[in-house]
Amino acid sequence: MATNAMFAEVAALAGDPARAGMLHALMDGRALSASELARVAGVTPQTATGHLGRMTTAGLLCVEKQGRHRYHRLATPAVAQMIESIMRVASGLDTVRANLVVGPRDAAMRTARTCYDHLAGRLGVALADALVAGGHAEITTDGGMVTESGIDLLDRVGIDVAPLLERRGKRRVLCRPCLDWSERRPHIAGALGAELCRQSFANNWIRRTEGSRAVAITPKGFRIFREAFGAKLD
Amino acid sequence: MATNAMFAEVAALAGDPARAGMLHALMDGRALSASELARVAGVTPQTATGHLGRMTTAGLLCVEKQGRHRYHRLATPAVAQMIESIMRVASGLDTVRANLVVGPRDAAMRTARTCYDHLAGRLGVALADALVAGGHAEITTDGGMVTESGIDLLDRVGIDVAPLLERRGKRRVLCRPCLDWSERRPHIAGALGAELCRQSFANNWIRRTEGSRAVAITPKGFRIFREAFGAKLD
DNA sequence: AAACTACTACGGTCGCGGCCGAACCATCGA
DNA sequence: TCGATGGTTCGGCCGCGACCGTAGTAGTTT
Repeated sequence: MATNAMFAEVAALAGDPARAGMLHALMDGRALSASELARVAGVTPQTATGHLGRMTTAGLLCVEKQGRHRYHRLATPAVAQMIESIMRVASGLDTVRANLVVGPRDAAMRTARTCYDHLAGRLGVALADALVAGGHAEITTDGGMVTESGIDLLDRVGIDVAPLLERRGKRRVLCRPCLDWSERRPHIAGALGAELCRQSFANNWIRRTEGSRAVAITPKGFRIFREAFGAKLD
Repeated sequence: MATNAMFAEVAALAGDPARAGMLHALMDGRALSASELARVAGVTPQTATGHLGRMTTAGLLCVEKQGRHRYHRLATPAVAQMIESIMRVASGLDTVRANLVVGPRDAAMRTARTCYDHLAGRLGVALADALVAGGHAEITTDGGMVTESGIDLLDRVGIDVAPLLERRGKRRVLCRPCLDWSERRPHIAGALGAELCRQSFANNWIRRTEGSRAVAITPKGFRIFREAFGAKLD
């Protein structure tokens, strides 16, 4: 069974502290340079290069050259999901629910940040809560879906769900729960989560903060999230 | 960020070939003894003990003493999902789709087996295909759901979906796609998958084969799967 | 052209951890 | 009480791999 060796290989790659740090840093879906990743991992660039090379050949990462920079990012959404699932087990949610203060200590990060291709942090959780509370979506541990009223709501704020539905070939299953790191609560990932994030950037509801996964909510976004979505933002 | 260390710890545990073999063996959801696990991992009992102890304290496994035997099994469904997601990345489905002959070489295993708490192998895939083809269910990479006609169908064969719906508090999202190892195709896991498996055992549609994850399809089950579900079994 | 930066390749050190042999504990059957 | 079996603990061996220093290669700037 050759797959067993491959399995161990992949898991072992994620099992080194330095590489784990890099993978975490890449969870916002952006591509980072080798030296940035070296810094977050706390190793020298030459060590980082070795790690990045191994993860790339294993199919965890992919690179794009741009001038004298080489940007690395997660190769596929499957990799991001794998990291999520490992985080879920590592957080020990199902066993000892320790009330530790964990997650990004940066306040901005706690408020709102990107998680691979969707929104996380208090904003992500608040949006998920609001959609569920308003009957616009339903979320279980296995998956989630958008209701008719949810489709209407998204349509009103300028997010057309139809192309997502088309592309999926099916009808209404659009979202995937993703356990938030700091809040320990599920938020909305999947096709809907990605589109929601994309549109939020496009409509200037949120803005990237330089050099961080954290995002800032603009006044306009604040209003939209609160009034249209009914999200409880403090 | 203490969680980074925990993440690496968990991933590293899964990243050792011997432990990976044990985890795979436990994917059928049953509890196995230490010596059985030592055998599948290809190590001596004392080495296995060390591995099992580490995985248990890390929350990956849990043990139940029974006389002089100590049975080990996956601690939570989250662990099983983590293993699945790692397998998915390791199989490299998204990158190089190598046409290797992989998976359990045992013919019985290929035909039908349990995967943590649901059905896998050709039977699992065939059932998933049949449900989708008949318009009884819809499956995407993010999740799946049962349609009204699917609920009717399940009801006819004696599987009451209502309690699952109740327990979930929501309406129709019941199944989770799980990539099959040998077939490289999604099949039905999640709440529905577990219940389907449970009922198949209860109704004697399938039977465990001694000392293996493989299950045998009974004549009665053969008829039910073919006629009621419309599954294409050879 | 040289100077500078981002990144990579190579060689050597060193410590962690997987592995087994041997001895030790616990449970079951007489 | 005594062996037999399943399981664990201890101690020591050994190899893999993470790490960095040094040196080398592309690309950018002046």
